[in-house]
Amino acid sequence: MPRVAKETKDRYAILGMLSHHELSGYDLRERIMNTIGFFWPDLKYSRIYPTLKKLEAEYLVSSKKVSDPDDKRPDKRIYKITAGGTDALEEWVSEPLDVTSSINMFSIMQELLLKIYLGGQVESEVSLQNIEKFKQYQRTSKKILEGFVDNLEPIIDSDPDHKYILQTIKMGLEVSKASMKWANNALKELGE
Amino acid sequence: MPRVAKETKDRYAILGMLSHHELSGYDLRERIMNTIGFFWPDLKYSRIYPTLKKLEAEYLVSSKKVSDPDDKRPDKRIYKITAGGTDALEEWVSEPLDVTSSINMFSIMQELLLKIYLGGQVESEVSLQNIEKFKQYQRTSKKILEGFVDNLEPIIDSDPDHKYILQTIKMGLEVSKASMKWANNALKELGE
DNA sequence: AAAACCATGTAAGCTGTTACATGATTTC
DNA sequence: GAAATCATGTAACAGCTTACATGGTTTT
Repeated sequence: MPRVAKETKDRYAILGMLSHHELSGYDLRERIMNTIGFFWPDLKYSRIYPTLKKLEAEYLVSSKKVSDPDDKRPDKRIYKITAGGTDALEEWVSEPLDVTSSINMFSIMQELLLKIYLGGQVESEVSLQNIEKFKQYQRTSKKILEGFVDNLEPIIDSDPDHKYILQTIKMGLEVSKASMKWANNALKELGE
Repeated sequence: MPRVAKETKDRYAILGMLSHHELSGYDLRERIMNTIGFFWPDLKYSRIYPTLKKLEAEYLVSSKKVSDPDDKRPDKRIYKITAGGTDALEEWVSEPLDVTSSINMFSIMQELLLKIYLGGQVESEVSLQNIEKFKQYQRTSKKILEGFVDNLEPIIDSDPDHKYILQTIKMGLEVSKASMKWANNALKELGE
C-alpha cells in the first residue's frame, strides 16, 4: 500500500489565507489569529515555515524574498498562492463535509467554518451545499442527544454522576439548536 | 531544562472513564464513543493500549487479566483506577479552565465538557467555578465578535469575501449565546 | 462464504509543541 | 535597561493516524 500523504486542514488554512492576501510566514500567523483564530487552532511558527516550504515544493505556493526599504527590519519571504494552489483549495472546499459518526461535533464545525470562510473561492452553490449537509448532521445529532436525555432523565437520581452527564448532553443540544438556527439564516443570506 | 511530561487531555478522558467503571482497552473505546464521543475526538486502539500501559507504570491505574468463562472470546485485560489516579484526576478537573487568547472556542468547550462530565468526582463548587469561568470567557468572546461585525457590516459589499467571513462570525456569536444560556441554566441546576 | 465483531497490540510516519538560536528595533 | 515585536528557522520530543499482524466467533 502506498503511504498517502494525508492532506491536513492546516494546509488549507494556510492556502486559504494566501488566497486572500500574499503573506510572510510571520504575517500568516498574525492573520490566522485575527481572523479564523476564534475557531481554528493556533499555528506555531515551527509548523508554518516547514509547511510553507512543503507547499512550495508541491508548486501550490511560490515565494520571493523582500528586503525592508529602510533596511531596519529583517528580510521577509512573501508567499503567494499559485494557480495549482487555487485549484487544490477549490477542490477541498468543494469536497463534502466529513460527518462520519466517529467525528465529533466541534471538528465538524471547524471544517465547515473554514470552508464557509473560503466561500468566495467557489461557486456560491458549493457553500450552500456545505451548509445544507451541516444542517442535516445537526438535525440527526439533536435527535440522538434527545434520545440520551430521554434515557437519562428517569434515572437521574440513581447515580450522582447522572446530573453532570445530563449537563454535557444539554450543552450538545444547545449547540445543535444554535447551529441549525445559524444554518437557516446563512442559507437565506447567502442564497440571495 | 527538564522535559516536562505534558499531561494531555486523552489521559484524563481515559482516567475519567475508568473512574466510572473498570474497563478493558476495547470497552474503553466503545464507552468513549457512546458517552463523550459527540464532543471528544475518537481514540484509536493504537493510542489506548500504550496509554493504559503508561498510566499503569505511573500507578494511576492497575490491571488484571480476565478470561472468558466459556473460553470463546479472547482474554481481556481489565483496568481500574487507583487512589493515585483518582487524586490526579481530581486535580485536573479542579484546575481552572485554560482560556488563553490563543486557544479557540471549541477546544475550550471540549475541556469544559470533559470536566463537567467528571463533575461527580469533585466538590460541586469546582464544577460551578468551571462553568463560571467558561461563562466569563464566552461573554468576552461575544463582545469581540460583535466588534468584528460592527467593523465588517459597513464594508460588506466592498469585497465578495466579506459576506462569507461575516457568516463565520455569526456562527461564533450563536455558539457564544447558546453557551451562555446553557451556563446560566447549568449553574442553576447544579447549584441546588 | 463474506463481513463484522471481539480483543490486543506493533511499526512507520506524519502532526504538532516546546525549547533553543539569532539579532536588530521598538516600546515601556 | 527590560520587555516586546519583527523575522525565520532547527532539534527534540510528544501526540496521533494508518497500516499491519493475529485469530477466533458471530452475524448476514
